[in-house]
Amino acid sequence: MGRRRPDTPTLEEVAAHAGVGRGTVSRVVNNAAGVKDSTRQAVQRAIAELGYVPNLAARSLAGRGADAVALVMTEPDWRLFAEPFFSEIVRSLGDALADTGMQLLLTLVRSDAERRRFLEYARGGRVDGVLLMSVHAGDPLPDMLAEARLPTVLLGRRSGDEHVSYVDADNTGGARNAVSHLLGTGRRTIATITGPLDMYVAQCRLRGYREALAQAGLDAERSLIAEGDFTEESGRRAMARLIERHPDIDAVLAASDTTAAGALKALRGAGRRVPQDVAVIGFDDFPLAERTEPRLTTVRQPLAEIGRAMVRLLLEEMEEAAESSIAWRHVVLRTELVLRESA
Amino acid sequence: MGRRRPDTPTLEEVAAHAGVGRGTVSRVVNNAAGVKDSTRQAVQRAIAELGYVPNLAARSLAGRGADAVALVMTEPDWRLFAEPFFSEIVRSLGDALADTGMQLLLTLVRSDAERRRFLEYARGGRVDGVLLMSVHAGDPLPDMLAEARLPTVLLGRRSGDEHVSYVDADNTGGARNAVSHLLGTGRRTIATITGPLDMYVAQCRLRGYREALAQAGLDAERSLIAEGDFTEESGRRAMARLIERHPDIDAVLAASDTTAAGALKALRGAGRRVPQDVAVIGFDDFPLAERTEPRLTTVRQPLAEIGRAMVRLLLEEMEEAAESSIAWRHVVLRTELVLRESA
DNA sequence: TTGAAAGCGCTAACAA
DNA sequence: TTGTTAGCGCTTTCAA
Repeated sequence: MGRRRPDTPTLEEVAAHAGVGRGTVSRVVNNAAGVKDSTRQAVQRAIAELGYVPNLAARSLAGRGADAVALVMTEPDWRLFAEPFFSEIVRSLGDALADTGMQLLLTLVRSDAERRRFLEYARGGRVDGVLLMSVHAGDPLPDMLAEARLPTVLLGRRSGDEHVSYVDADNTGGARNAVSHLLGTGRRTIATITGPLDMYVAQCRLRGYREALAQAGLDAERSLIAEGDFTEESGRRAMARLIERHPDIDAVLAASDTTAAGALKALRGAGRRVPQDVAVIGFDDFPLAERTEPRLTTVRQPLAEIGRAMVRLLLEEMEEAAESSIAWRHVVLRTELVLRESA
Repeated sequence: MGRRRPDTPTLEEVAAHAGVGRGTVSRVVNNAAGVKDSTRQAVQRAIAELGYVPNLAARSLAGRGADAVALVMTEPDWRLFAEPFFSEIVRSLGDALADTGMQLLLTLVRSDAERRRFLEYARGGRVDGVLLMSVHAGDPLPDMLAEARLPTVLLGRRSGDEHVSYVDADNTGGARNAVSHLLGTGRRTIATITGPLDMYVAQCRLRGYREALAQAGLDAERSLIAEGDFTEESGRRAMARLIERHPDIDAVLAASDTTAAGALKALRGAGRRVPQDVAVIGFDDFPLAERTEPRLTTVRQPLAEIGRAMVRLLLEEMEEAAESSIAWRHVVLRTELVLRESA
């Protein structure tokens, strides 16, 4: 037998108080049409007087869905949580969800235990859909969610033939454009600091780098490529290594703004002038990146669009889920090279 | 009439499949005692074969609570979300909640609309308790939650006589110790860059600064105090102002590590040597703060303890809520001055 | 040790 | 336009 929360009036009590039936109160609460104005007002008065709040569990159980979506961060490397990219994406998704009336719930999945817990939570019907970010190549969570027939949209892909719905930026194209630009300004010894190479996004950016060089008839020397992990510290270390191996470096493509900031530090520490001496281009373009001096030339990802696209895809899937047909959708958004005056 | 999610077997179907009653399956699912071993195994087999997952809405409705707690960020200034302090607190709370079996749900409350939405969500019974961080002085949310008799714990206080449960660090003491230390090493012209003064935490740190000076018979000159907002950029600007007004500054207490990092930049930009020339002390002490050079001397907050304490308080309140008596609890944790060799 | 049955509070179909 | 009613899937007595 269920135990009631104390002090919480039910629909039934409101109905009694207003002298109407439960159905009518339900209609008023849900703003359904077909209620006489006077009745509606009487019900609303009763609701106010009793301090009625609908029980969401009962509502879900009766078939109305959870009215919430989860945004899952599966990021074992915890430092990345503090990156501006994360907060900007969260903001963007929050904005995109604002007028759907759904709650956005961020959850962290750092271990298998947490993965199981979240899966139970999601499959238990507490959310209507799941947004996933920072997905690494081998992560099984998207498939588990898909198997449970939960509407799911990834930010980025796990690989070139991702099947689960995703929204991604054109990382390859962005990197290619950036390096082409560098070549166009006469730079020749161009290095790159990659992201973690178990992430497709990092592989794409590296591929773009390679393609631009190939297009110019140049080879991407192994020793000009240093792997980082998107953090500033990794950028600094990678840059230090690169300078040592190639004192003649005159340009660098970094896998993120943060990495680029680290690279700048290492360059300055080594007495190199930036950007006259060495041009540095980062990926992403945040207002927050003001901390880098000089301001970076960057490949900008359309973050607001990414958020909107993810939410759009998710809503479409949710609608389909009601009829239990599913179709994956894939969106790749253009990036844009943003040149700073000093570079 | 409620509409079922497709493909989701119910308790009843599991019971039929295993040839037992619903009650027995429920007992097995919830690991309750009093089930014969052979029966338990038969049920578990049925569960596995059918891929049964309990419907959490039904479970909540039947009185078992939501098994989730919300962590709410009410931070209008979005940039702060990217601060290490946030991510570290989230990590700490995640760890503290790990073995309670509850889901941690982060939610953002940036506007009144979002405040209302969240309140409906929480009062609707989707969470068993609420943790609040970054609460500004006038924020009504804690009172609204308290009124709804939802177990609630704040990180920090809104004012000196906060009544809602909270866990806070000894900010006044920490700042006092820091400034006393500076005085002890012979510094005399000591400035401070505060946090946003509509937050009690910032007021406390300023008070500690004042107290230490007073103790030494010195006056806290108005012109030695510059207000910031915990961001790096504000630290840089504040420091620039301070140097202009007081070229003889030889020490600074900053309201956060991030602010201190900004101050360092301004100082270096002005050609001052740090820390020999000017000693800078920040609040908070993150591994992430490696980006500051030289490493800062800091007042360390016991983040892991804060998370544990918040969860402990919340669990206590949740237990009480079941018997509908309430008592607020207040915990203030010690801070620690961490000296770096170079300072 | 187990099964049966009474709710938990709501939505939506159906009658009136 | 409104009231009545049959579930939604689970937990938890109460009997057996």
